[in-house]
Amino acid sequence: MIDFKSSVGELLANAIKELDFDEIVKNVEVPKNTEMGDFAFPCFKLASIYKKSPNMIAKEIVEKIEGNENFEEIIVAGPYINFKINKNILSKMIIEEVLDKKERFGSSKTGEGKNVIVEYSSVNIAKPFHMGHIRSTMIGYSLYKIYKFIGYNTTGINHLGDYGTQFGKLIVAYKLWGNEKAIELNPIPELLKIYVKFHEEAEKDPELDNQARVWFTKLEGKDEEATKLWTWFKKVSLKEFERVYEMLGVHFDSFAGESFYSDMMPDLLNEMREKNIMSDDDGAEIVKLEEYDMPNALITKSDGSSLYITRDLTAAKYRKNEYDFYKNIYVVGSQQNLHFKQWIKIIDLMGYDWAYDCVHVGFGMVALEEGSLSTRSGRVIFLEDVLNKAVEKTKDIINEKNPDLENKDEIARQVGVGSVVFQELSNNRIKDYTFSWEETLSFEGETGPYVQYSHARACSVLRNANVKLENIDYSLLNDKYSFDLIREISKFNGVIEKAAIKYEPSLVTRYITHLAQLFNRFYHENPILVGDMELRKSRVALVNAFKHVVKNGLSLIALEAPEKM
RNA sequence: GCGUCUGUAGCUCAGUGGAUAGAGCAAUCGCCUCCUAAGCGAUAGGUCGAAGGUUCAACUCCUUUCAGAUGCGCCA
Repeated sequence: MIDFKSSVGELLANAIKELDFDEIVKNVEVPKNTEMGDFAFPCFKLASIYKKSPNMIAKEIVEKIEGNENFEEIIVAGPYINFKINKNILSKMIIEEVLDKKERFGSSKTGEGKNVIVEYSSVNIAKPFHMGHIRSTMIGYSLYKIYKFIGYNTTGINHLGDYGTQFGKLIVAYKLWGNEKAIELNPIPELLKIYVKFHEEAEKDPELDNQARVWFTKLEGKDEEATKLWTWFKKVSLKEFERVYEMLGVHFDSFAGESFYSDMMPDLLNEMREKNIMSDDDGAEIVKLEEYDMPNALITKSDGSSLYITRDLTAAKYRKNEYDFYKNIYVVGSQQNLHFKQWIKIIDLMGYDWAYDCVHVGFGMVALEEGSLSTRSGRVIFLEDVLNKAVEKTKDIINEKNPDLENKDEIARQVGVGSVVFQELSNNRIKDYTFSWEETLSFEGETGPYVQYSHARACSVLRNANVKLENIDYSLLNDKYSFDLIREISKFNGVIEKAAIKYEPSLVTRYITHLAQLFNRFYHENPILVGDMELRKSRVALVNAFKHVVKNGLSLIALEAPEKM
């Protein structure tokens, strides 16, 4: 494997005595326009050293560069020195590597021997799985796959919202108005219905809230009836969620939710007291954080009961002991920025050096055109409805364009669900966005179906190719369209590593979109199944390489790659 | 009030301190006797929210400011 960037650095280091290799490589950049070259070295910084114009310096350096076979051209363009890669060397190296590694192309051993935890989805029991939940679910699952692909030992955790006073409310509501059969039949809507009714009635009769507290206390005390109901609510809810997870193709290694940690919380609180980081405040306990430019954190209420923040502290410590993580990643909305900053600081104050291995990966909000999502105001869109609608529309398109396609239902699922997931992972996660049916159900341009279609097209060509891929003449791929595609393929691993470092699956999404664009241009400009068998072989090899890369990329954002559509 | 994030083409968004700020959608005009037209090409569309500053060079860094989102002790 040749590292062309280092090669540029070496050539320059020999010609420039004033800068060392590392400094030179740091300044080597990739021109925006590939016409200009594959690498560029700007000479502005040398101007003050040499007391000459950057243009002059560039010219003089180029004269001193000896050149090697890795570059077919090294040219001066004003203050820049541009390097053009030897196309034959790169083409041979990359295509052979892809065809050899196939589904492992792009993977690496970066994370070998290191454990990473990703917490994502974390839905609430007995509440609807709505459009807002897709963000954590898919960003998290994609990061899970990305980290795995580059060699980390990765654990995916669904930190279920399965504990707290709301279950006391639910038990009271069920005992008053619940209908077992209706709930078995249609769990989430029925549970939601009695939960909403509870809130309405509790406004008139505050005694209900007291009862709810009593029942939650019973649940904490392992009361038989309370536990039985709670277990049942959890079971029927999970069954519903499983259906959505299956559609999305999302996997978890653990469903340890809030209840899992409840027994460990008292020990943690005692540890905090012993370490003297908590102070009393009107009967409540707080950790003062003013000196770290944060508001104080409330840890226990004045009635002694614990709060949300304790579960995160407890879970983090448990996970460190259990998994000895290198990184502990939380995919949770940006509204909770302060919350994470606070508890991570508290872990630090407790003296644990792994505090900052806990990473909050935030993301923007999903809103509707009518306003922010709100179950109470009826501004909810169920994720399952969105997925089903996308699948239906895909089926219509298939019936129109490719009515003889086998396995239509499964492919409609892969493409329909894929379009929703792809859109979700297209933009930088930090951005808020407004859900729109029109955009979600659009299958043209930068969309999941577009990328999947490109893959299916490549597969179709390969089915008809009828050549053996051996003794390939890579010099036949020197045209602009072929080589643009090859160069892009060579960047795959770098994109994945960067996506992992920045916790940003959208980098992969955008990469495969661009890759598909380059493929479609290549496909349009270059007939592949030509009579000239040497030319045909080389182009088929490239199509084959593209197919593997785009499939691997789709897999990293949890999309399938149907061979026909 | 204090904090964090966002602001780039009509819309949705990319953009490592460096060369002419890029895609998709929408609009207009082309391309299926040819490997899947869920495709490809062309045209048009920009004071990078605003004002200062740092720098040889700023959409990118700093300050101020405007707009929107979000958060700031007994919810999760």
